Amino acid sequence: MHAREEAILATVNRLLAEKGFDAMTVDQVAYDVGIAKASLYKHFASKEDLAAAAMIRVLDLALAQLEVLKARPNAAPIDQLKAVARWTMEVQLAGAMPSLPAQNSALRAALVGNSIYVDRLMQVSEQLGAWITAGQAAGALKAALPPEVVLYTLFARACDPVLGLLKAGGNYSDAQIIEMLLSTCFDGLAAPALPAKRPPAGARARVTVVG
Amino acid sequence: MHAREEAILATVNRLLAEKGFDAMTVDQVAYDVGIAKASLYKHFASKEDLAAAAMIRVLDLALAQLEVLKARPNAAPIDQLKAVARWTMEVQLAGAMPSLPAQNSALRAALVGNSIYVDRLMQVSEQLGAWITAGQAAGALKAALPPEVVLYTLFARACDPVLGLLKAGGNYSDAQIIEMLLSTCFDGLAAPALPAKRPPAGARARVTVVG
DNA sequence: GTCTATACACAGATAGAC
DNA sequence: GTCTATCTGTGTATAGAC
Repeated sequence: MHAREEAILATVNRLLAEKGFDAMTVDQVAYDVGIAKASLYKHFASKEDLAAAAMIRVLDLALAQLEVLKARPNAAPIDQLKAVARWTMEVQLAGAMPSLPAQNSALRAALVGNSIYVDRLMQVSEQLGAWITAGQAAGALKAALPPEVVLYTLFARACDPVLGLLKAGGNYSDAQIIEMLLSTCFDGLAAPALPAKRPPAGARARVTVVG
Repeated sequence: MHAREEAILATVNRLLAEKGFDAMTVDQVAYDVGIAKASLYKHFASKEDLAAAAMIRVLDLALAQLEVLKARPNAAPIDQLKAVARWTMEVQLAGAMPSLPAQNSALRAALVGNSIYVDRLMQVSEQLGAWITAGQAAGALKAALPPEVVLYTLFARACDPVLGLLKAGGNYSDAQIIEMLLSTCFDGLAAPALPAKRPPAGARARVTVVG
């Protein structure tokens, strides 16, 4: 049954985001979904398969989002990348973004051996890579950074623990958190170099990001 | 025996960095150290205690590094922060930086209940916080970012998975990786706004970061 | 396909001799 | 303090009835 599997994957997604692969138990997945553990294994052959299917589902959602963005006629490449980063942060704040598999996790081996997962990941990477090189050619992204560095950075920001820390602190709205992290990701922590010795009076107000 | 405990913590540190808390087993710690598991439990009461001691050790190393940096007479606050970030990246590339505990890990509860850990973390945070606010006052760091956002970002970059991804790719030296990630952290992915319509010819060459 | 019940393996922790 | 051997809980996975 397809709807059942969708419900399972949504639960897996949430638990992966909350606790990570190793700390997530199949028992809890079954309990949260409301079915018996044995029934889970009729749908997915192993815990690794379960997690891989959830990761693939996220990548499919991302690919759908990329199609939406590609339909924007006059968007600059850097704005497409910012829109993607914004979307991944929204997903993470919604508690639906599984963390990247740790360097040496049992999950990693299963994922690299999963051709569907690898294929989806390549599709996402290729679209982002196209925007990255276009953005560099347009002078909007630092041309000195290898595109793969930009790509990895965007993937990593999708799972940035800073979002969770700020949300747990409770001092900012989701929208404020996203604006601040987009700012640090694309513009950095440092203040921009002053173009003249005496900046205009409005220069400082313009960099205010939170409402 | 103090030297023995130091050897244990170094091993725990490495395994925490490689696999994370959940995937690290006490059996492997004992095997790597070369002692029996029961002997480990004579030194540390639990797996959580073991990990907490390793995290405290890293914080102590960081505090020592902060003392070194504070001895520099004419360093600007932002340069102190960059030096700290550089040090944490070097530690991570050396395989000795444990990952931040996942949002809902069993480790997190143990850490927040460990007064020594909390105390050390506060000490580090206070020194970094002083440099952050000073850097903002000096106009070197974006004043629009709340200091805690800068602080969390620096902590997160100490465990940034981008370092591991780039190192695994094998295309860059450790020094190149660090320079690039320092650049993305402090200056962002975007190219700086052009101060004039026609930048000088040397402007592009100046942003080349890797050798 | 869903369930209850169970097999199997392994990890955290301890007992007790030396 | 270190060891071997063991207890105990828990987590993945499966058997077999319905």
